[in-house]
Amino acid sequence: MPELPEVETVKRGLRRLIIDRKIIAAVSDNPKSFPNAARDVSQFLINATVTDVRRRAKVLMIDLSTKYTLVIHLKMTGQLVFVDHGARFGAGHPNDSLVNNLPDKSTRVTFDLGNKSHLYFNDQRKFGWVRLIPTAEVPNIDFMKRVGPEPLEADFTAEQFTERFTRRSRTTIKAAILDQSVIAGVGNIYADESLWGAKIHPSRLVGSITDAEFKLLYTEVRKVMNLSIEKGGSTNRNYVNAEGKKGSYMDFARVFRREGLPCPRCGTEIIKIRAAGRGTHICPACQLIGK
DNA sequence: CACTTGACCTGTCCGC
DNA sequence: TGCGGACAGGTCAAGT
Repeated sequence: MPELPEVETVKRGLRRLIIDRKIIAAVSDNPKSFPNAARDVSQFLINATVTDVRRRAKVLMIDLSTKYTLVIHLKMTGQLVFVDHGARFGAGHPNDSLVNNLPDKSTRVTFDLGNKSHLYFNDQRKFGWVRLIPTAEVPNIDFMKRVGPEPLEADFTAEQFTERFTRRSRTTIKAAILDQSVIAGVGNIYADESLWGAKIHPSRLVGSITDAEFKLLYTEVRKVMNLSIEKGGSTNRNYVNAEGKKGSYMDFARVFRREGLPCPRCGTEIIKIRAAGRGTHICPACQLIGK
């Protein structure tokens, strides 16, 4: 599921919904989804208050008054949905079926926030996880030590963007842009969308990309992900925000999952290929391999 | 080190 | 309808 815009959308929702709330209880049916010592949970999670919600790359952090943090990765199908059962949505409301039926069989962790409200960590494929660790140790986990810069930060320049790719010069641009140690937060949807925007074929070697093309790609990555945040992210399959609502970026997508439809720029039929081991969508006329 | 491939899971869709 | 295989928004640990 979630790439940077989706995780950012969940973060913004949780900030509104759970800051200052107290965690009364936490239960999980799957140790891989919530691999924490029972002792840590009872000492540092139960009765803790949420002080902040942050994001780094595709990782969410829920900071607690105990100086511990819930670090969460949604991977492909994770959801974090807050439900106030004291104000259930009536039949016909857009959130009726999504939210009123939680928990369901994909619910891996349930946090009880009191007053009949719960935060559900749902994850159909069980790739995601929630870990409780001291806040001060969050920057020391392997993922945080390796992850590259945030592409949407105001002070992140095209020159810095271009420079980050030199470490992956012998691989393809699609593999490199998906590599979280190069740039944080870009996944399969926004890789395809931004490469189309910059007219770069995903299978081209990084070493063949010119500075002008990198500059264009930098602009497209930021443009596409900022637009997606504005639209509440992409719901390709499972993704919903903290209120259980879908994002609408897919209505604005130009190539992703649009094989057989005309390229919005030149009208050529969009095709689906395999690049970096991932399904990849391109305009074969705009994005030339031999360039 | 840089790079590629398979593994981790469940569910859905598509062709026979 | 049923069944097998491919595939799905992401990382990792292995292998070369």
